[in-house]
Amino acid sequence: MAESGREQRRAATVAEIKAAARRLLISGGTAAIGLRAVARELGLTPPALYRYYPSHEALVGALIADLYDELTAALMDLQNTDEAADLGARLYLLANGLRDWGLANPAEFALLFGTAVPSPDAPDHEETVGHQAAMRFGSLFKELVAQIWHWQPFPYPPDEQLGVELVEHLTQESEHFGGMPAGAIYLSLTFWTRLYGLICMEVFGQLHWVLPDATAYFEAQLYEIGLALGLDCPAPE
Amino acid sequence: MAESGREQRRAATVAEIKAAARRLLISGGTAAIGLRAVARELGLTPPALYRYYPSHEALVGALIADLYDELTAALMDLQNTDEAADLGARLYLLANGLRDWGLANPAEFALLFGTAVPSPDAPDHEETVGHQAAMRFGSLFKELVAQIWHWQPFPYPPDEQLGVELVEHLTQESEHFGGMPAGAIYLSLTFWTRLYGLICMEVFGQLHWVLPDATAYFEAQLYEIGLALGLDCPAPE
DNA sequence: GAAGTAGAGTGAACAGCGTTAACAGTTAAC
DNA sequence: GTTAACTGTTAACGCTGTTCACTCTACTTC
Repeated sequence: MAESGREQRRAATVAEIKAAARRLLISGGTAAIGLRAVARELGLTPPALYRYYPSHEALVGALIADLYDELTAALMDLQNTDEAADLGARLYLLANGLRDWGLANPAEFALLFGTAVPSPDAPDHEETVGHQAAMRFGSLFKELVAQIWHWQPFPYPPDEQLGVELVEHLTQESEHFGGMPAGAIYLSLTFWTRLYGLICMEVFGQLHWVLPDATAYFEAQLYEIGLALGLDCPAPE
Repeated sequence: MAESGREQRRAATVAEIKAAARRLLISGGTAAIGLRAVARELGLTPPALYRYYPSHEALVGALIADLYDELTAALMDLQNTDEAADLGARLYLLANGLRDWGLANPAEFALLFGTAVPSPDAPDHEETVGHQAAMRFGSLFKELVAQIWHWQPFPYPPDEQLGVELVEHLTQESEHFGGMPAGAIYLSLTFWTRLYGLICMEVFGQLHWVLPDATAYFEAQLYEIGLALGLDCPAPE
């Protein structure tokens, strides 16, 4: 119900707009997603797009949210295909899946993760659809790590080694990590930090100067950072 | 000689242009470095800038090269102030110096290291002044690591652990690392990868959602990745 | 020292951009 | 069947990077 002919048509147009925007993104990079260019792609005049988005920024924001959701769904699917896979294997699936998605869709990856702008000029940034989608994406990792912890707790550094300040910060995040202790959160954060940095550098070509193909390096690193979480699945041959 | 009044005046104007561009960068981010905005800042008309740079892109490129050189010089100074510091301590100075520079100059840092665009559309990218300055910056790290290796060789993973493919890639870079073996280059690359990723994430605010102040986390991580290179300087209290 | 020339800057203009306003045609609702 | 909402258009504004033709100044050369 409520799917009257007009609403249906509108939803289709919105989808076409985002599809055109994505096409432009892929072929010409982030800067190519022009409002006029999108309109041209659909055979419309530029002002027509304002019936669907209040600004160019909102249009790009909607595309960002869509891409986050697509990535999140793809990673969830990947984990659920191997029902038999244990939680550790799922983390490797997630890590490899994120990398593969980034390498397969570098333009989209750059839009999502390239220079998230430390602009404090937008105080309502938290309410952006893109930001919310990013949070949903981040939860994927946090929840899986928490599950791994409760399934097979891994050894973690004692509080004294981390220092009081860091322990205090990490403990505040404990509720988001299923009540894990500071040291375990520290290891999880290390995992995410290393994985994220590694993938960004590879996708953005900042590893080319030393490694034309970073696949082997990535696998070695992934194995290494998985060890810290008590995982020992895919040894590099 | 050859520093006639006209050339002197020209050099001064070039400096003013880049200073104005940097001012705009700081106050309004990368997108604020407009050609017209720079001209406005100097009290000139836009076409006048074309006497100094062939395009807006070239102007920004010159600024990028300048910033790389400034950063490189700052890090070299930092290392040379403590003449007594051993090579290991210098690496920590370099790492902390890079982080401090990024936190103190986030806009400049974003211009240099934010989304280096995996665009294969510019085949002559290698000849850019910015690219050359980036290489000089990269040499800082490579040379220091090679010095550390020859000063105090650290244990490194055997070739069998890395896999033949990765060893082959790393060995090709051996000449740039003072003849270090593959495993030692691997550890050095790991150091750089983790350091770079960590600083980028902190400066770009991608750690805020879990750590409002990442100082303690950075110090713990730096200590950790220094251990792999046989360094054991600044234990976190 | 006068003539010639290269450099530095201006004003007008072009194509492209995001955006707004006023206006038409179609489609759903009461 | 009349109204109202929705979708689209045309025209225009101010902004951007860039080019062209022009002027004026300062240095070079004879």
